This record gives sequence, structure tokens and C-alpha cells, in this order.
Amino acid sequence: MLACRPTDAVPRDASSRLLRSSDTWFLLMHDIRLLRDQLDVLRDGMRRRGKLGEFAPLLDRAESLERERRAAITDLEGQQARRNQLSQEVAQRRKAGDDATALMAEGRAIGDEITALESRRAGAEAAVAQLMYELPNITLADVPEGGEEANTIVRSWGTPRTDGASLKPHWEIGEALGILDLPRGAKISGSGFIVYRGLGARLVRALMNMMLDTHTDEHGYEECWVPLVVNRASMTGTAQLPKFEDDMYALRDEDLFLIPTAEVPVTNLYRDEILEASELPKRLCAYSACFRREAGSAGKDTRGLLRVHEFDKVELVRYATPESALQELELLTSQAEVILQRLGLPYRVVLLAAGDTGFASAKTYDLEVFAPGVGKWLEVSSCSLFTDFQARRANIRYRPAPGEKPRFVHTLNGSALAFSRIIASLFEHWQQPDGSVVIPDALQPHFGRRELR
RNA sequence: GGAUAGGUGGCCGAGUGGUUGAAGGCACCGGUCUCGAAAACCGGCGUACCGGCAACGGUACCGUGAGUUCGAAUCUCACCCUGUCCGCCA
Repeated sequence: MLACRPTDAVPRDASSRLLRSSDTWFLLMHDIRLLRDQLDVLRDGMRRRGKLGEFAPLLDRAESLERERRAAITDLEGQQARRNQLSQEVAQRRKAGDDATALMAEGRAIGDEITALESRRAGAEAAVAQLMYELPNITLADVPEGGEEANTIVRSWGTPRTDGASLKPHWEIGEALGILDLPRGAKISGSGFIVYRGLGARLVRALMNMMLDTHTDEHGYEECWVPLVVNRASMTGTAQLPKFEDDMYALRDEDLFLIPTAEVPVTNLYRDEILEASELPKRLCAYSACFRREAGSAGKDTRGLLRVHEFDKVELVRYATPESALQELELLTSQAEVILQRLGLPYRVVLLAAGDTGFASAKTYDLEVFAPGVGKWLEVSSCSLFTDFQARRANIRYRPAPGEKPRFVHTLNGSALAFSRIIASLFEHWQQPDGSVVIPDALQPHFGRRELR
């Protein structure tokens, strides 16, 4: 139950609403109609991510499979209509006391055809779905084309310390103060697992309270405390699955996963529900531990707190109408920035280029804080607008007005903020020549002291 | 973990093999009435897919999946979830 390992399983969760039957076919990452009517939109989306070469053949295959799927449905439904008609006749004849054996025999034959057509439909459908699962979201028009090199710094705040040469990295500071115990973290769990002790542990608790208090009291978010273990349907709803299963910790005996971010449980809170327009924008926040295998990044940032398997984070989640979503991304980003400003840590806001934007995201701002001890900008927040990409998969809708048809919400989220890198930056930025670390004013009421020493 | 009762539309709730997409109620929308509102009354009101320019026609969906049958919300099996009782436990 508690042992963790990645699984290589394909979707098998009975509660998953995906890939089930034609009635839930619409629950896909993209509106399937794009494949028929606006293939060029999908193509252009992949091109902007610099992945047209990778995805063009896939799109062509998907397009023809989609045509096959519809042809199968047309045939299938024709036969089903015949069967329904026939059954009615059987019923009538029986009622009248007439013989119906010939009709029943015909019905059996139709039944066989239906079975065949059904598997043809299911085959085409599964094939299209599998291809569509591979397709990332389409980035918005104002997202720069290209890869990481096209990321754009949109603004910055504060001034990085310039005495970097004489500054220590956070792990030296933390260990010297006895508040960071990396060797014992490695002993009890493995490398990339952190033990905070004494004032270090208290600092984590203070950060949690400061961030949550700010977002609930000042920004109007509802505080949630959510499970750290979620099922496959939730992981699929926010698009961690099926593509990134290797990055997750999975439980051994049950089809459950440790969350990589509170985004997963919080966004899935309203999975398969229809909200009233008056409930939007929905504003939810949660503290959680986050678990990441970091498969494929071995050797990168191995020291200290920069890349760990378990870290803490306060997450902001919003459900918006499509009309207000873009504005709300700006708002959400600024709310995350407030925390950095209050901690007095210099940071910059980076608009990610299309190729660097996450799989499910349509537009992302990263917040990078400067850590002068290691001389690096650290990503401490990623604020994203997912348009309806997640809402389709998780089937989260709202009714624009009473009596109107439901529409998919637009989901957003952002860290505000990730603790471990904040702690790294905080140690390094606020370190003093005597080895102590000053606690920023805004944190003092939560922390109860003015310095670490 | 054991026993037991259940899972039906936005919500509640009828329905045990044949016009049941599903009675009834609530909510919601439109109307009558009213100075206005409430109440009352009348009408409307699920989701998705396929075909069609459209009007419209068709199909699927009663927790999930598989099966029996000419025909399944209704019968069978498996699984998931919920309630109740017992056991265990922070």
C-alpha cells in the first residue's frame, strides 16, 4: 500500500470517464471537431511550438481515422435503428398473438452486424483518442513562437545582490545553522528528500501560513485541504496522464498516485459538475506537499533544495469564463508576485515561448527568483491558463445563464509559491556576514522571530 | 476487513423485460394575472454524438464494464462508490 513505484499501466480505472463509449467521446483534450473543420488550427498550434515535424503525420492519421470513425457510426446507427424497429414489430405481433419467429431470426442477424460495426467504431475511436492524447494545447496568439530561447522577460522587481562572489549557497547556510539536514533526508528517504529542523521546520510552517493568509484574506480564495493521493481519473483530468506517467509516484497495490501538485486534486474538485455562472470565477487555494520523480533530470541541480522529489507549495486555482480567462491569468500572476515582494526577493516574470509552454497550457508566466549564492534564477511559480483543455478532460462546465447550454470553464493555476526554492533564495538573499539570515518583515508575524541564527 | 441496503435527469424521487428519454415534485425559462412582486394557473425545460444548409431525422446514455435476449433502467456476472451495523485503528 505504501510502497511507491511508477506503473506502466494503460488507462484501466473503471471510474475514468475517458475512452469509455461514444457518449463521452467529447471528453477529450481538444474539441474533436477541430480535426475535421480546422485542421489548420491544430497544425499551426504545433508549428508555433516548433513541433510540426513531430505532429504533422500524427494529425494526418488522426484526421483519416476520424473520418473512418464517423463512417462506422453512420452504419452502426442505421443498423441499430433497424433493430429497434424490428423489436417493436415483434412486440406488436406477440400482442396480437401472431407468429414472430421470422422477425426474431432477422433480429439475430442484425445483432451480429451490430456487434461487428460496434467493434469497428470502437477501434477507430480508440485510435483517434490515443493520437489526440499526444497533442499538447494550442498556445494563445500572444505567446511567442519558438523554444526556450524565445522566452520573454515581461517585467522584473527588486535588485539582485551584487556581492555574489562572497555569498554562500543555501545548503551551506542551512547546514551551518543546523536547520537543514540533507544527509539524514537522504538516509531516511533518498537523495532529494529534505529534513528541516528547528527554526527551519518553523520557517516552513510560517511560509505556509503567510501565503495562505494572504490569498484567503486579501485575494478572496477559499482555502482547501486536499488529499495527496488521487486516482487515475483525476490525474487524467488535469492532463498529467496518460502522457507523463513516468514522472509520477504510483502506489503499488492500488491505482492511485502521489500528487505532483495540488493543482490535481483542487482542479478536479468540480470534475463532472456543472456550475452556475454566478459561482465564477471560482477561487481555490491549497497548501500541499508535492511529489515528483524527476525522471530524466538526473544530475541537474542535485545539490541542496533546487530540485527535490518532495517539496511544499501553496497553489492557486481559478475557474473562469472564456471571456475573462486572459485577464484572470494576469491577476493570478500578480497575486503570486505579491508574496515575492513581501519576502523582498528580487524576481522576474517570464512569458514562456510556445515551445517551452507546458503540455496542457495555452499561456504561462514563470516567476523566477534570484538566488545570489548559486547565482541562478530559480523558477518558483508557473502561472498558466489552460483554456478548456483541462475542463474538457475533467468535464467541468458552467451554465452561462439559466436555461442555456453548459459550456466548459477555463481553468487556471499558479504556484504561490513553491517553498524549497523560496527557502534557498531567502537564505541566500538575506544572509548576513556573520552567517545569520534576516527574516523579512512580512514573515515575522508568522515566524515569531526576526532572524535565523 | 465482515455483514447488509442502495447508486435513475441540475436536485429530489417513481419505475423489475416491449412507444420509458424515462411518472411526479423542486429548481429554471416563457406566458396569464398584478401598479409591481408573491401565490396560483398554462406552456417549455437532460446530455452527447451521427446525417442534413436548414427544418428535421437517427443513435446512445438510468454508477462502470461485460453478458443473456428479437428487445434491458428493469435479468446475470465482475468492479467502483455511498449509507448502516460489527471489527480494527490515528
